[in-house]
Amino acid sequence: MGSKNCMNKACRTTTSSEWKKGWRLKSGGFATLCYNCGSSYDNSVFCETFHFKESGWRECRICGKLIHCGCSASRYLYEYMDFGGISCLSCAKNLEIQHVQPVQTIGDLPSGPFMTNDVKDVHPLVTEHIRNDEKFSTESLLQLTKAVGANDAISKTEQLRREESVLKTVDTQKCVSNLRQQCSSSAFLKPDIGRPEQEVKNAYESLAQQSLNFSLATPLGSSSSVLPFRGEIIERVEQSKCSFQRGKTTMQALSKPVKHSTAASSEKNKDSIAQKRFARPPADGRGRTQLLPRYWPKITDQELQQLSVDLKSSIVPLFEKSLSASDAGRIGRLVLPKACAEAYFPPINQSEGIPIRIQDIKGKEWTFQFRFWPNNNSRMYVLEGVTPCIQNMQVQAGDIVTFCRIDPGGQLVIGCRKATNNGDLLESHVTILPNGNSPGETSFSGVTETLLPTGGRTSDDSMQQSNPVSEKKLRNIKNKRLLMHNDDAVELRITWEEAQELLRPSPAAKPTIFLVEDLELEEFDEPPIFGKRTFITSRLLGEQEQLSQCDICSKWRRLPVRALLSAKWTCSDNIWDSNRCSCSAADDISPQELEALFTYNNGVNYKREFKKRRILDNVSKEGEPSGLDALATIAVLGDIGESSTGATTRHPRHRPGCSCIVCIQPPSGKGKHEPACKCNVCSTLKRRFKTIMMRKKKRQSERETELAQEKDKPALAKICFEKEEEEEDIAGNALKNMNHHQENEDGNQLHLEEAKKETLDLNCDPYREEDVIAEEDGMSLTTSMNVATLPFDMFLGKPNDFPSLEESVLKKEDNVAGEGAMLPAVSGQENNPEDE
DNA sequence: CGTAGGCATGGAG
DNA sequence: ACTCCATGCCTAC
Repeated sequence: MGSKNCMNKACRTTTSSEWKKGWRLKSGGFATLCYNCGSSYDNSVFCETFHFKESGWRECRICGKLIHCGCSASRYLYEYMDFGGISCLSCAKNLEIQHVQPVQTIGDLPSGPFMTNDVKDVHPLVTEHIRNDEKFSTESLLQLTKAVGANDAISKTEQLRREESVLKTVDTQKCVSNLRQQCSSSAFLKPDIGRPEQEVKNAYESLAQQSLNFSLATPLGSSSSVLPFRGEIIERVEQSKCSFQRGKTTMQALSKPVKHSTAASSEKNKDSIAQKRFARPPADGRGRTQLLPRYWPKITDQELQQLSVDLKSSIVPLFEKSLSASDAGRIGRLVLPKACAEAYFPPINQSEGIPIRIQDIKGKEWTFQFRFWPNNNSRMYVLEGVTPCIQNMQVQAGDIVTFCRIDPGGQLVIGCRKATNNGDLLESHVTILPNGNSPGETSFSGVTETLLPTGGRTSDDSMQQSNPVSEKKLRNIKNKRLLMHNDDAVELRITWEEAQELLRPSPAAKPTIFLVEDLELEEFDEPPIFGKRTFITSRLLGEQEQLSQCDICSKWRRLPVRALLSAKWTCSDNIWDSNRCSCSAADDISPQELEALFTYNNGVNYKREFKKRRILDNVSKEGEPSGLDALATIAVLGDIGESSTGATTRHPRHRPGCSCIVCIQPPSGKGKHEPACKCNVCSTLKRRFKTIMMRKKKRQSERETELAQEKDKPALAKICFEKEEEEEDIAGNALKNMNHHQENEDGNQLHLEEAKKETLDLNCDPYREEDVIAEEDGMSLTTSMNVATLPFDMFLGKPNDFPSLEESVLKKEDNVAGEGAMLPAVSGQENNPEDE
């Protein structure tokens, strides 16, 4: 229904959007205009419901309101009347239209000469005139109308001649141009036989004066002029070429007078109309025949004027495009509508395309690669390398970029405007509110000027609900980041493992334990509840304890491992430690320890974890249910499972809990560590360097002694010397790395990997046995019930007497070193006989 | 392994 | 049934 091929073989448009509502022919039929090529057809060849909502109903051209006279024989037989309503041609009942919202509908048809049923192709003259934008002379129109066999050709011509005559009387070249332009846009004036010439003259004088006024006041204003013709109205919403090509005003729209509209309101509307965002049919003939209306630039006259001033040139809007997620994404490829690319960009034959220079509205020139990809026997045109420009303009998915051209010269210009809740999401209908304020005024600029409501760019739910086009657009913008910014559209994505972390058995539930492939599983009769997310640390002797964070003060408390915490847990719930049951009590765990905890447990992702936890904390502080909210928050922040339960991908040996030099790196961030930095990595490297140097000095002195004593063993000494040199290099490299281990995860890894290659396997824990033991002891994070287990005995003794994490680290390093590592630790080594 | 380039696919009109 | 185009996927680097 409704979707037909244009009968013009050169056009053959199939998209229904090109076919606009019909209008009544004098013969009683209805016509349709192809907005692609301008061909007009008798509508009877199409399904009537395409033109009217349903049988017998008529859609007001001004406000879109559906009206029905109630006459059973009134199918399609309405006529627009001077009084502003319509008249049923069957029952003669007049229906006054109370315009709800005057809508200037892009698709409404101009009246004019029509094809008849048996005219299958548009007359070449029509196409010729339209495409070449020739100005119609009376003669050519006469020729045209005769050629196409339209009714009343002669009278039309006479009418036009008369009107041209009037225009000459008014003596405004502009109006002549406008009228001709109007004609060239396939908007043929309807005959108005019997209309007093003076009336016509007055009308056009009025119109011309209006145009002049607009030229002075708002030179780019497009007027919604009123010509009180009897019979069908002339309605034209296409904006003429000269309007945006030369910045002159035109008779943009000739709309049916609304009876209740007053001169005052008309005046009031003048300025606002200049700012209305109308879809402009492409200025260029090539584009006119090809572009879908959704690509028609909707730059306002005001914006256009500003642009022309800014660039000191005449600007021709070409087309616009709403940025998709991929357009605005990192790839930097902006897909150009095929028709636009072929209409306004240089023709390219090679897929690689050509570099193309496009100015932004500030005059800054950008170079993109204009190219295409073969696609289904067609082409897909893209602009590559748009990211800097997109970023510079501060636009993102959903916003609109507009391509214009500077005439003369043909320099392309790219502009942008922010998407609004409505205007830009409406395809072709621009609502003009009675007060003259177009909703969702936007700006056309290189850098956005539109102030968007905080927290959501497209958060007008009612708008979205009521506007299927908006919904569609939003659906198309599958930019998760964009959605993330929208408070109403947070996509909840959480893995089962992540959810598991927050699930707790019901306190009263008693598990049934059974074995599946030697795995002990607990089965509960009752469904789980959301519980507090905690961390369980293990000690050397297998003792475990639980770390929980207060929802109020965010301090960490050490709790018995078996403690079952509700989703919202605070210090006051700490029934296990009377000294730490208040928020005023100091944190049980230092930030460094916490950092190390995440570092060890999560590989390197502690910062992310911190962020998550901060947000969780903040949310909790706001009194929201921490369990469910945690789910949502985690979903927003990303997966926890990866950071807490998954094996690291740094190295095959880097299992969760791996404490090698790589895995203990702080993850993201920039910059080097200060020389005085006391972080784990720095202290470890310093310690190792110190140890190596001490050993070297020691051995060197020993060697000197030996050399002095055994001068007859030069070969052996040489070997020893080389070995020491090698060790010195190792130490040197280690020191060099020490102050250069950037916190950037990748860079750091790379750096250390390089160091590893050059010197030693920093990832290698020489004591595989320990690895094995650690694994057996549950060093890796257990995936059930959110148990994050520290890989070693970091907490010994009573809570208040815990050694620092650093000490624990050193202890482990010392132990490792003491048992034969290449780089023994210095700290505490005095007590380590192995190091001596 | 991450990223970019090129093409394929499938939804929408 | 066909085209367009947003985006996914594969491959090379």
